[in-house]
Amino acid sequence: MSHNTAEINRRLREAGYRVTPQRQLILDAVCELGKHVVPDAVYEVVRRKTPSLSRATVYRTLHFLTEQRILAMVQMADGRVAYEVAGPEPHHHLVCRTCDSFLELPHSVLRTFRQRMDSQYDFEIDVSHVSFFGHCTDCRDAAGA
Amino acid sequence: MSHNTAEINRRLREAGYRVTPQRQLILDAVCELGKHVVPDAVYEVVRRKTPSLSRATVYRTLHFLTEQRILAMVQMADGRVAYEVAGPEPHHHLVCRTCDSFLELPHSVLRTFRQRMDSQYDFEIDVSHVSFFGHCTDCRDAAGA
DNA sequence: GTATTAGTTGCGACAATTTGCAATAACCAA
DNA sequence: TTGGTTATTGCAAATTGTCGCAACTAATAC
Repeated sequence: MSHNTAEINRRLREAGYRVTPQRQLILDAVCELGKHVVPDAVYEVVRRKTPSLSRATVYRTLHFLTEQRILAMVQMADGRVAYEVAGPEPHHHLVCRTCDSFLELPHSVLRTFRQRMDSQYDFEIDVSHVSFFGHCTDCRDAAGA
Repeated sequence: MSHNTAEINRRLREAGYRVTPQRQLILDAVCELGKHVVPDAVYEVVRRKTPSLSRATVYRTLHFLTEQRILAMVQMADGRVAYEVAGPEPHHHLVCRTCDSFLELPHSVLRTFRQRMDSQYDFEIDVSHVSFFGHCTDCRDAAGA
């Protein structure tokens, strides 16, 4: 997933935040690393270019970019979190606990469920991202054999 | 939530695992502490009886008992995990990101969703426990005001 | 270009959780 | 009851993530 740098920078500045080299490096790194990028992997990449960039900044920036909806947070099977560039429409994941593979779900599959929670429980589920854990075809077959 | 010690011990031994005093203490502690028990709280309780019992054992045992479906893992809003004794029927949670409150959902609300994932994606979602994050009535009202 | 100022960063300390490994002890068989 | 096997524990060190604070610097105005 790529990103439109100019557009993002404008958005940040408009909201009163700053565009710093660290933020750009970190966003580029997530982009380059693809989907389900863990903080440490980002740190390793940005460190090569800017060894002084600290781990704390990586964590803070990933949180920050997630709040700004530029990144999306993804829960992995082991409970850790990863990040990916947020597309225009949120999507969700079926995460296999055995092989750690991801299946993408379109947002539409959650729509009715979400509406039901809203009307029945008056609770508004975050649309940004949801992970479901379980077992994929291959691992079910393997276990059943 | 209480638990049937004899039955659990039999199950563990049958599966080739051992019933140790540490495991029993930790399970008792989770029971006694109720719902959404964090590792540190368990540690504090078991420590009183057995000061030599280490933190590592608490973490390992909580994982272990979860794998054995004796406990269920519950995700909290801040990303940390808690545990509770697994009932005969799983239940799920709506977790408010603002006030950290929990709403319990009966398993039935996930049933159709689960079946759909199974038939459409050939993916079997874990029934044990699912947390959805979002915002409860009160916090929505507060934010909207 | 220069100064202002408030958002950001880096550092170091800390808290939370995991892991390797040697010692221990639960279970089973005899 | 005793002995052997091996799952489990405790310790200490390594990982992973968070926090407070002083120094820095991006953005803006002059």
